[in-house]
Amino acid sequence: MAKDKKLVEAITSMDTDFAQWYTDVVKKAELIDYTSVKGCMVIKPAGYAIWENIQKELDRRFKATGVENVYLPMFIPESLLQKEKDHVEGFAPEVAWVTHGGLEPLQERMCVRPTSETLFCDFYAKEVQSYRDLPKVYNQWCSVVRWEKTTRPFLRSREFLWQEGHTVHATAQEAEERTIQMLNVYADFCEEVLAIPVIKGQKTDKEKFAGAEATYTIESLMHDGKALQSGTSHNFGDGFARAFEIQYTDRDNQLQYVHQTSWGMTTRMIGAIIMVHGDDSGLVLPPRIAPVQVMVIPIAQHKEGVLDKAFAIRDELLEAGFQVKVDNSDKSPGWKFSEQEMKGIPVRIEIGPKDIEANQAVIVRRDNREKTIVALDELTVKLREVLDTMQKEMLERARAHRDAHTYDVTIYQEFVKTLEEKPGFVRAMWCGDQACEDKIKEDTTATSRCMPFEQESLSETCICCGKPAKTMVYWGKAY
RNA sequence: CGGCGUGUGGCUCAGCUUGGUAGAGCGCUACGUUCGGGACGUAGAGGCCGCAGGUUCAAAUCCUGUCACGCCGACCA
Repeated sequence: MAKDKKLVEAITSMDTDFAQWYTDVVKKAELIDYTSVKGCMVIKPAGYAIWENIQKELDRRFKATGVENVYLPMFIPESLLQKEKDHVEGFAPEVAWVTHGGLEPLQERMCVRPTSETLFCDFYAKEVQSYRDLPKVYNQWCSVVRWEKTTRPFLRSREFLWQEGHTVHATAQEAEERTIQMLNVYADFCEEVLAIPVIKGQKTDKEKFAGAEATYTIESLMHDGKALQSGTSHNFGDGFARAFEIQYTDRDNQLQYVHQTSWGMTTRMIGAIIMVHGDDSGLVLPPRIAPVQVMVIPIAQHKEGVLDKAFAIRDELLEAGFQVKVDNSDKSPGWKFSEQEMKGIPVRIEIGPKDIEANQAVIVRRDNREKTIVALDELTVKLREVLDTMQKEMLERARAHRDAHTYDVTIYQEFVKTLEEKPGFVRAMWCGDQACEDKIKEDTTATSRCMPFEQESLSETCICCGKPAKTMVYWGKAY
C-alpha cells in the first residue's frame, strides 16, 4: 500500500497534469537529460537506442524503394537560402546564423541548416544534365537547427535529429508518385512498428511547407487529444528547379526543368510513442521498436541457481532473436519491476526459486500487466506470442482511443464547443477559403490538420461561412 | 518575444520573511543482514548556496545587475 503510493508520487498522473506527466516520463525512463543549452537535450542511451531502431526500420524501407543515402554540409550561405522566396520567408525567422570563422568575420554569413532543400538544389543543379541522370532519390540522416521560442524534449527542440529525403524527377507525375509513395512508407512504419494509427491526407495551402506545391501529411492523435504531425512529404513541382535552374536535356534535346520532392521524419516520433502509449507508471514501448524487449528479473538472486537460471533464459532468448537483458543489480525485486515499467520494457520475465522448482517462469506484459505462467521449455514460443499480441493490441487500443475522440460536426457553434470541450479530432466540411481557416484558428486555436484522402461528405456547406463545401477536413489542436 | 516560476552536496528540496557554526531525505562508498511490487542496520565521503557588484563587524539570507533553465501563451517538425 505504502509502496503503491510511492510509485504514483514518482510520476505525475496524466489526468492531473499531462505536460508534467510527459516530462516526468521522459526523465524517469532516462530518455534525455536537459543541458546548459536551452532547447537542446542530451539524448541518453535509452532514448538514442529508440532512435537507432527508428532509423534501422525506416532506412530499410527507404532502400527497398531505391533510396540512396548522402551527406550534405550543415552550413548554408545566405545567398543560397535566399533563392526561393517562399522558402526563405518560411524559415528566416527561425534560423541560427554563423557570422565568424575563428576571429575573422565571414564575408557572407551562413545559417545552420533548418532543412536542406537549398543545398540539395545547389547540388542537383550540377549533378543533373541529361534525362539519363534522372531520377535521383537521395536521403540524409542528420540534425537540423530551428531557433524555437518554446521547446520541449523531442516535440520541439532547437536541434533535432531527422532524415530528409530529396528527389529529382523528369516528370510531374513521377514526382507526385514518389511523394505519395514516401507518405505511405511513413504511414506503414507508424502503424506496423510504432503501433500509432495515422490519418493520411493533404495539408491546406495555409499549412503547407514553405515553397511546396503540395504537402502531404500523416496526423496522429496523442492521449490527451492533441494532434501531432508525424511525417510529411512534399511535392515541389518545378518551383525550386526554376529558382535554382535545375535543368536537364530530354530525349528530344529540349531543356526541361526537373520536378522535386522532399520528405522527413524526426525524433519527434519518440514523443509520439510516449504520448500515445504511455501510462501513469511510465513509458510503454511497442515490442517492435523497443531496444530491450525483455527484462529477466531474478527473485532472491542470492539463492543457489537463480542467477544461473536467469542467464540461461537470457541466452536462450537471445539465441531465438529477442532483445533481452537480466537485471542482476543489487536492488529489491519490487524496485526492478518499477524500473522495467518506467522504462517501458514490453515484457519482464520473473524467475525465482519457486519457479525453478516448478520448471516455469512468469511472463508479465507491460501494457496491461497480464501475468502468464509458462513452462520453461515453452518460453520462446509463448514469449513470441505475447510480444506479437501486445504489438497488435497496442495499435488497436490507440486506434480505438483516436476513434473515440474523433467527432463529426456540421454546425459552427457545435464545432467551436466541441473543440473547446472535447480534446480530439473534429471532422467538418470546408469551402477551401483561407479566411475560414483563419477565423477558426482565431475562435478556437485549432488548425486544419489535413484534408484526408478518404473523403466523406458530412454536409453541403462550409462549417464556417456556409458557402458550398469542397472538402472534409480534420481539425484539431496540435503540438 | 510576452507572462509566471526556479537556481543551495549527484537528485528532490528546507533554510531567506526577522543577516550570526550550511541542513534533511534520497542517491553514492564499505561491511553485514535481506529479496515474489521501490528492504534494513552500522560506518563514511561529498557544498567558493548560479554569477558579479553593493550594504554590513558579519550575507545562502537584504539591495542592484546579470546569466541560465523550466512552465504557459503567440510562431513552428
